[in-house]
Amino acid sequence: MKRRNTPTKQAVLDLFDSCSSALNQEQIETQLQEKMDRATIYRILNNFCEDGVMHKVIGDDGINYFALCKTCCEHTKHHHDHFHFRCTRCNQLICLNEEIKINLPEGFSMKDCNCVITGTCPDCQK
Amino acid sequence: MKRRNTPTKQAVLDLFDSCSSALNQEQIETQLQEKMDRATIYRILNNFCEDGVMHKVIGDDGINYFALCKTCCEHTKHHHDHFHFRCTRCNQLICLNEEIKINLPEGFSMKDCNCVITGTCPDCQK
DNA sequence: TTAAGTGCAAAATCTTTGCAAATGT
DNA sequence: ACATTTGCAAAGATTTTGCACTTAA
Repeated sequence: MKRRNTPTKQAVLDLFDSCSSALNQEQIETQLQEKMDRATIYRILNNFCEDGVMHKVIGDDGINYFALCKTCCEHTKHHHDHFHFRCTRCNQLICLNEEIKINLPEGFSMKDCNCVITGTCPDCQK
Repeated sequence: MKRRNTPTKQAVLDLFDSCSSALNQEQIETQLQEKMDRATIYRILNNFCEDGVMHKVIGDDGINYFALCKTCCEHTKHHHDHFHFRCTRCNQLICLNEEIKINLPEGFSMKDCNCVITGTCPDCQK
């Protein structure tokens, strides 16, 4: 399926570009200038994930957060095996640079990971 | 609020005792001998979490898994900062012994964590 | 022109809540 | 007795789907 460029998608991308943290559907919907349908946002986000533009993290709050693959991925190789941090006060979810290192027991093979640390972020610490 | 001992709760505990992996609502409901209401199961599980008998892990599939705090916690101190592994074939979620070690950047403070590795488990590897 | 994208409403999932009836202590 | 537990139904919350209409290429 060939993707097309639309103002809607661009608006979503621009929002993520201007924002350092991952965002969930609600955050996107409220931060966008123009009102946009829920279903459309989900479809755009899911397409971006399929295309490798974004990756999805499920928070400890059970909500899906999406983040651009810019800071953590190279052009050639995606690696999403980093920790995420969710501040329970401001509800921001941030991609940490720290890679996940784990020695799996015999017989287990790792394909993916979803690791979220919760606590308070520097801004909310004060 | 004082807890009471009921056959229902005991059945849930027995199920977890006979099972090495974490379980979600659906798995519990189908594995229990006697049919039991969804809401009741959720209430029991949530109470157990409050009481420190179990801990809850949200899987990368967005579903809540519950695990007894026996293998990973001491009587005096709970520590749930270990990795979990979800097999994408058999859908089992297993508590790994490996503790999570992370160097958080300046200003962040950690309260909790929810880390799930996905892949295939030894049984499904064959 | 025509396949891809959008908006709206409805459905699908998983979880929680309200309330009356049943039960443990 | 009486506060806790249970079962049922209904409500909530988040995400997906169906379908007709619009739009990019």
